Amino acid sequence: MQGKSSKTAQPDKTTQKRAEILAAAMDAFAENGYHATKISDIAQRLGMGHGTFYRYFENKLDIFISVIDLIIGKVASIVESDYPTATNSAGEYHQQIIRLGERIFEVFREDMRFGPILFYEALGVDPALNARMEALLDAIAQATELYFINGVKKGFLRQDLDTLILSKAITGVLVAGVRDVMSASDPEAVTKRWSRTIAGLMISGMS
Amino acid sequence: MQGKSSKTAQPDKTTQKRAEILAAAMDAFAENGYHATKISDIAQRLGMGHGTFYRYFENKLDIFISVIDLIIGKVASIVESDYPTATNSAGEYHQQIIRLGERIFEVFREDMRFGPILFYEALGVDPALNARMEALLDAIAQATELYFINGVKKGFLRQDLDTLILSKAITGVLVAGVRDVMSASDPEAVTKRWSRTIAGLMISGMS
Amino acid sequence: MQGKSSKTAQPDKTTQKRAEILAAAMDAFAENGYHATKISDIAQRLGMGHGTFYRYFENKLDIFISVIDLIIGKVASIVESDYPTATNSAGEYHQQIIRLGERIFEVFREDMRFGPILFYEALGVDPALNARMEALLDAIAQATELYFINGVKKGFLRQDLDTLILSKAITGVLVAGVRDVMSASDPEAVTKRWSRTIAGLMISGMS
Amino acid sequence: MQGKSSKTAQPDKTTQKRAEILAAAMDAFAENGYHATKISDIAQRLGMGHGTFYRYFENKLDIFISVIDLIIGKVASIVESDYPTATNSAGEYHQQIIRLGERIFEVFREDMRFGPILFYEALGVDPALNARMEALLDAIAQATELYFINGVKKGFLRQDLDTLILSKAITGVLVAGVRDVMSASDPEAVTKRWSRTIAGLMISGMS
DNA sequence: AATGAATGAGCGTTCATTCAT
DNA sequence: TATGAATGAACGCTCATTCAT
Repeated sequence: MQGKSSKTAQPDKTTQKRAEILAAAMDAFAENGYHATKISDIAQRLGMGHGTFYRYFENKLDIFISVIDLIIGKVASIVESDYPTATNSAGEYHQQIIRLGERIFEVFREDMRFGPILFYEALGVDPALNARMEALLDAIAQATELYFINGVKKGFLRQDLDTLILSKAITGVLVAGVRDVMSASDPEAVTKRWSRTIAGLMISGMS
Repeated sequence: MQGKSSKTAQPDKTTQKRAEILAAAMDAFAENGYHATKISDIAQRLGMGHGTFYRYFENKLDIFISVIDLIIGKVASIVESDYPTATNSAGEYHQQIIRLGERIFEVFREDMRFGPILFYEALGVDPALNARMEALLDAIAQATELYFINGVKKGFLRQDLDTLILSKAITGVLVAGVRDVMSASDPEAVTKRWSRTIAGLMISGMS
Repeated sequence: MQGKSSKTAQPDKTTQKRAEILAAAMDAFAENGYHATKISDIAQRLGMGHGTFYRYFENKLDIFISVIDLIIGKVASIVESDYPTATNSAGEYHQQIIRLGERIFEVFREDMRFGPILFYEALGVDPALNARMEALLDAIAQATELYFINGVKKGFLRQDLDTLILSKAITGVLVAGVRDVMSASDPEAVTKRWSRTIAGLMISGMS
Repeated sequence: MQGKSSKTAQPDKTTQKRAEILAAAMDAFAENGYHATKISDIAQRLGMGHGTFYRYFENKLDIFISVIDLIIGKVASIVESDYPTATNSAGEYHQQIIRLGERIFEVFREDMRFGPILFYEALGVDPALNARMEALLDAIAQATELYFINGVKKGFLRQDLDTLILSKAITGVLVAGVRDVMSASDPEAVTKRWSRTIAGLMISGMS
């Protein structure tokens, strides 16, 4: 039904090869970092000539940005897909917030390369990438702030909350949590502890 | 008196020169990052030959580690110097915690190079440095935990607090705060907002 | 009738395709020079795959030589087709010489790619090509010398003429003229001035 | 008397090394051409590391331009140093012109690398170099034209001379002569023949 | 016959490090 | 002790050429 109609090689093939290279690059970057990874390393992982790399990516920075964007995209899609819906009880409200955090944790637990790349390798490589990282954190913070603004309106939260700062603070907590979970020997259990702690902190502080 | 005593050299002179080079290196690393900074750049800032560099530091990584250690040391000294003293009232107790945070903020505001170097350039350069960063965060977290353990004992804080996770979470908040303040146009005002927000969050959560 | 006669293929088709590729290559070489022209550039101008190129030409140097040969051939055919015929008057004789020059000018004016390729790109690519260029200039010179030898015999020209050197000198004038005309804003007018100047120089020198 | 006063290495040393490298580069370019010459080839000729090259020249094109400029400079200095002085007889006048030509011949005979580099390798490498070559030829032509203008004024030459075109034509003759002499087995004798032929052509044409 | 994906030789350039002075 | 000239390992990237389809 599809046939070999297209004149230029099937775009599927190209797309798939790009994906393969991207995957190999992620492995390499996660293991050795941006600067210590050579294009030929990536090629070697796939058993292909290193010249082939340049048929699919502009240059080394290009593929690194692609890797970062892929990771950021995954996280961002979680964040963006989870808008604060109307809730009637404080309990329901808190659950929403907790679920958002847990989903973000999940993304990083699902692919253990994400953490190292995003938290160790992405920074200091290129100003544009630094900006992209900031943008991601801002996006998470903004999404979180929506919940807080909503909560203040509904009366679930204190009226004098500095929602902007608070959202950034919570984002910082999330980042710390993800990093901690990544390096834990029993990630699942640690994730639970973080969830509970975050919930407790947000709901009633430490008192 | 001066004569040929040069064999042992004046350790002061050596120490001072090291400090000068370190300072120049900090400027360079803060401005351009680790990989984009050349040894000759550092030497040039001091008007000295770049061969001289190697009389005071082993190699490039050596001085970068020294820079990082210097920064980490400043932060750590703040943290370590501020043991939780006996307090009798919850108010006094909270003030202690807030003051710790403010002092850390101060370190980064006093020297604007610390932030960029620590948060953007220090990572992804060398595994040993990554570990050192983790260690710093751990140290801050551990110090903070002391407060929490103390608070739990004294009865100021909830008995079911997961002090370990909580301390890491608060450390994450601190990091987020420092980063935010560093990039703010009015750092002083923003610092205030962070202080209040952190205090509020810790004392009574968001409710 | 068509059937499986493909083994011998239509030589016409092959010849025509070769010509097309050659034309595209000339454009490319004239615009960007030999080293800056990629095989894929040539293919792209024809909308064909660059692998196809190798079905019609051995390699990059092969087609460049073909281009040069084509140009040289055009010039040489002019030169060779114009043998010094018997002339009875000095006037007729001079006209012959002038006409030869004008025809050569014409070849380069007709196809503006010839000049840049022959005078800027052909040299320094390959020893064999350098030799071919020399051969062309020699051929022109030799043809010209025939006129001079003829003129000496007939008594139109000085008996002590060094016809070999003179023919090379006149060839040099021609080359200079072609280059000058190529870059002139009003080629036609400039051509006229060259014709007159060459004629004057040859007939009576500068006195 | 000079001492080792200068802080940075003697500029003499640097200048000399630059000259050495330039000389080696000239050899290499003359033998193999621009594109076939590798930086490491040049370094190897001097028994030095190829990294050293970059302490003295920006890059490959830089040194090639330097080589070309050196050659052009030699030729240009000949041309510029030889202004048409006041002459009273036509004989004296013609001698001046002939001497100019002979001096140019001499430059290329003195250093046999000049010809191949200037006439074969300099073109088609870089637009800027093409322009420089044109400029050189223009300079020679302009200098020559001064003689002609002077000759016309003094009445030695025809009043209707197209001095501009004529100067370019004579420059073309010179170039052809230099090329011919370069490849001759007995350059000295051939040079003589060219001198006489050029003189004859200019004085009385071929008649 | 036509294609274009794959290849890898090849080269320019950088810069941390050494060491003779 | 200070210097900076010299070094060469290292790597990103290009593109002519091949060949399976």
